[in-house]
Amino acid sequence: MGSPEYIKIVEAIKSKITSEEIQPGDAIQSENLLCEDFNVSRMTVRKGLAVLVNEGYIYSIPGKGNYVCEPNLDLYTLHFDEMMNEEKKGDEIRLIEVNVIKPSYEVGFNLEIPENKHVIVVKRIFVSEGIIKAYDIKYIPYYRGIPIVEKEIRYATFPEMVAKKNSIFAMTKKLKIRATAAKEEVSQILDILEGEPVLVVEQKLLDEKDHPIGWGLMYFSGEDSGLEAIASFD
Amino acid sequence: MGSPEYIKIVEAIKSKITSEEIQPGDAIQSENLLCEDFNVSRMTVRKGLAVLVNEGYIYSIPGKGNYVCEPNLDLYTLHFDEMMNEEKKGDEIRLIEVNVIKPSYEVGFNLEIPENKHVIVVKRIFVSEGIIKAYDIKYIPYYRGIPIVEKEIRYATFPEMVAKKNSIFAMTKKLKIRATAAKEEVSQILDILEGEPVLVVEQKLLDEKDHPIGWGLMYFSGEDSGLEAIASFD
DNA sequence: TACTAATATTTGTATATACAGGTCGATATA
DNA sequence: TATATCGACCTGTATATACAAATATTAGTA
Repeated sequence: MGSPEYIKIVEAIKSKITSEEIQPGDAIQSENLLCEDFNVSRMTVRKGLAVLVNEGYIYSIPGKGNYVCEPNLDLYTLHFDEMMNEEKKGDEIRLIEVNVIKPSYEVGFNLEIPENKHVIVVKRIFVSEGIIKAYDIKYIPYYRGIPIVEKEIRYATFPEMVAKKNSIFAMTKKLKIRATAAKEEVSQILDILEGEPVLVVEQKLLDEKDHPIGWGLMYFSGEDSGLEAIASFD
Repeated sequence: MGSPEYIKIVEAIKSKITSEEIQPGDAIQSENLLCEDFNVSRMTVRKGLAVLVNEGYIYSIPGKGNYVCEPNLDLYTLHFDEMMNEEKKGDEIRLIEVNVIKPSYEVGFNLEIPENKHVIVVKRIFVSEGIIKAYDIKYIPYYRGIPIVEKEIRYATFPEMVAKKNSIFAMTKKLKIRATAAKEEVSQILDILEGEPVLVVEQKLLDEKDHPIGWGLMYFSGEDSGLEAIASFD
C-alpha cells in the first residue's frame, strides 16, 4: 500500500518466480511492457529490476531482455567470527600469549617471508560458560613501530590486528576448514585427550596484491562447537 | 576513459576509502556537491552511490548523508558444493543406496515428521583420483508420486533433490560444521580407522515457512580434504 | 536560558525525455 | 539461394525536473 512503486514491482516479479509462474531461463516482460502493466515510468521499472539483479533473481542481456537466474544455493554466508566479537554473558576471551618470534618453516611458508624476519604471534582462547571452546593462534609479520597493546589485541578480529599497516577494505580473507586429531599443545589447552577430533579453521589474510599479511589457525573442540552458515535468496 | 560516468564516480570514491582518505563513519560529500565535482546530474551520482551501497562500501541515512561502512570481513562466501557438481577428470560420484525407510529418531526429529511417515534416504560417495573423499547421506520426506530416478539423483545437489515438491527460490539452506570421530559405518566407507577425525557438514533445507524439507550429513575424511571460503569487498 | 517554530539542507521517489548500442527478423539485393 | 541492409525492439546511460520526507540549523518566543 504505502510502499514505493518500485518495491511493488520487485515483489510482484519475485512472487512470479517463487511460484514458478516464470522459471529459470525464462524472459521477463520487456521494460516498456512493465511500464504499461504497472503504470509507471521506465526509470521506476528499472529501479525495481536493479533490486532483483542485486538479489540474484534476474540478470539482463543488453538488446535482448531480462531473464530469471538459475538458482544457486551453493553460495553460503558464513558468519562464525561473531562469537568472538560479541562478548555475551558467560563468554570470555583470554589472551594467553603475545610475542615476537622467529617463524617456524610452516609460518614462514604461509606468510611468504624469509627466515630471518620476525613475526608477532598471538594466542587466545575462547571460553563460554566455563568451557574452553576454541584455541586461536595468529601470526603477523613484524615491522618496527607496530604497537603491541594487549588490551587492543584481546578483542580484535584478525583483520583488525593487521589493519594498522593495511587498509581493511583492500584485504581478502581465505579460510580452509578441516578436521584433525588434537596434538600435544592443542589437546592440553582445549583440555581434551590427544588424538581427539578437532575442527581446524585456517585463515589467511591477503593484501590487494594477494600477498599474505596474516596467517593463523583456530581449533574448535568437541561435537557441540563449530561453525554455521546460511544460504538463501532474501 | 570510455567507461560510464557513474563508474568513474564509483572508482573515485572507492579509492578514497581504500586509501583511507575517508574512514569508516565519515560522511561523503552530499550528492549535490558530487554533482558539481564530477559535472554530472544527481541521478548519475545516485546511480554510482547505489553501486557502492550494494558492494558494502557505504550506507545512507535519509536527511543526513552517505557514510562509509564499518568494514566487515567476517561474512564469508562458502562454495563447497562445486566439487560435487562439476565432475572433473578422475572425479566420480557413486550412488550406493536409494531407499524408502522409516526414519530413525534423529532423522524424524530433524525433518519434524511423525514416526509413521516414510523418508527417502540417498547415500553417495565422492571419489577423487581413486580416493574416497566424502560420504554423503541425505533424507527427504517421502510423498506418494515422487519419482526416484537413480540417474537424476546421482549428480543432483541437495536442493535439486527436493525441488520437485518445492520452489528452489523459496528455500533456505543451513549448515553446521564440526569435527567428530568416525564411527563404524563412516569409517568403513571412508576406509579409515574408527575414531579418526572426520569433518561433518550437517545440512538442513527449509521451505518458505521454515519447515524442514531435507536433512543430511556429509563426512569428509583426512587432513587434505575440507572446505574453503572467501571474504572480500569486490 | 530553554523551548518552539520556521527555514535550509539532504536523501528518497517518480516522471518525461533523449540518444547510444546490441539483437533480431524482415526486406531488398546480388 | 545466400548475403547484406534496414528497421523494430530492447537494454544502458544520462539529463533536467519536481515533490516528499527526514534531519539540521537558525531565528523567534516565552
